[in-house]
Amino acid sequence: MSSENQNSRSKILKTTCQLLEAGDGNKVRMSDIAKASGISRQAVYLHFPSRSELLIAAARYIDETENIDLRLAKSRNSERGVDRLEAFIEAWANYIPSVYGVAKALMVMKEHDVEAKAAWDDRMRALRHGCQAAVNGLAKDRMLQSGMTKKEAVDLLMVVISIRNWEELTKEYGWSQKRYMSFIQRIARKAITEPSP
Amino acid sequence: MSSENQNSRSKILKTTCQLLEAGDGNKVRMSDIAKASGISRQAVYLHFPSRSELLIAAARYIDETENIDLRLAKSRNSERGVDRLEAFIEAWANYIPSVYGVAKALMVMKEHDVEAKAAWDDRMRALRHGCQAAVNGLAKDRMLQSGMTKKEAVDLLMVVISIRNWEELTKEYGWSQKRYMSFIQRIARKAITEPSP
DNA sequence: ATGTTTACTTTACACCGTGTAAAGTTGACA
DNA sequence: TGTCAACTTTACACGGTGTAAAGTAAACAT
Repeated sequence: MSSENQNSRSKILKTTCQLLEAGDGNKVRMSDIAKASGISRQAVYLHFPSRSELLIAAARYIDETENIDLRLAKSRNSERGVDRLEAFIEAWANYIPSVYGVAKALMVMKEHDVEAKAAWDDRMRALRHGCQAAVNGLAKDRMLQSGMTKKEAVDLLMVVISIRNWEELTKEYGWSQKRYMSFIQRIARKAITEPSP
Repeated sequence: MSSENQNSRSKILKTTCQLLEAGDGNKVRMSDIAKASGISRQAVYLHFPSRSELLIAAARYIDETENIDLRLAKSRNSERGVDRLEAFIEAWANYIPSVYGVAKALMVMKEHDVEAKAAWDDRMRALRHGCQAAVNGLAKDRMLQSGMTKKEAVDLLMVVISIRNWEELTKEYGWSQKRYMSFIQRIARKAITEPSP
């Protein structure tokens, strides 16, 4: 039933992502999304009750199409904790550019909107699981930096690989994705692992 | 002339800072500021043409009362580049808590408001000068990490000591200022300096 | 063929916060 | 007594989100 519904819904999600990705001016309003989707503004509200819920759905939509879960799962194959950390960061860093548009919109919105804040926190919790796993891998190898708790290592890793930092380095300071990746991997390693002999 | 004017003006600035500092809910409107200042909302507009200009003035006001210039100048006394980096970060890190409220409001606002964005960029340019000086000090001692340009080092330092990261570690993850300081100093050192023999 | 349902459109409006406009009040100072 | 400055009060425009409700057009069922 309602394949038309499905089509409209995913059309909205798709154009939302496109607009946010392109989003030079960053200001993507409900009316912009409607216009770009070829439907009325009210019709958008038939599919998504609010702007924040639309953004959340868009984030989920990207997760599915980009298959982030698979990517992160793959990063868990390395034997050594240090390699695993590197692979984890690589997977995450490659994922950032594809969510950036939507993530940015959510980041801005979470400052005012409770729902957006909750959605953001939820996604950060998921990322934290990945960081926790990476840190556990390091601890197993006794490669966690001495005098550092696991919690501290996870917190630091979260901060180092944050989207904000990616944004600043690439968007603000013009770093290439490649350069970003190698420097962040190195910093993360130096920040939380014990230098090997 | 107009000492009354001056009094009202600084009263507004003061309460603005207070509200933003306290700012649990973060939403500090012009009417909130007016009410807390004991004047009408319109009177606020007699002193500041817009919300963004008020925030900018508030930031300047804090700079003056906290004497940030002096603090940063002091950090330039160390002889060794590495010590100087450490002192610079210490001065900056101690400054963050006192501007955080206003800075946060500006950060949020800059996403929508051109003026706020310009003001923010201006402040970041000032901070960058400090970073540049610290990096120059390292380069002089040949302590800059091998294979790293000065620009890269400055960019990384900017990111590592960013207010966003401070916010995440202290506000989100509950780190104490002391712990923040020591970890960030260490990460900055490891990120951009050559490990000494 | 008729009615019902579904996916929309169109029009209109309430709400919130920013910012503008203008007329009125109050006190100081000359 | 007049005028200037700092303010108050009231009112309103604007942009963006979200609600409400009546209308339309095609699909489907009986």
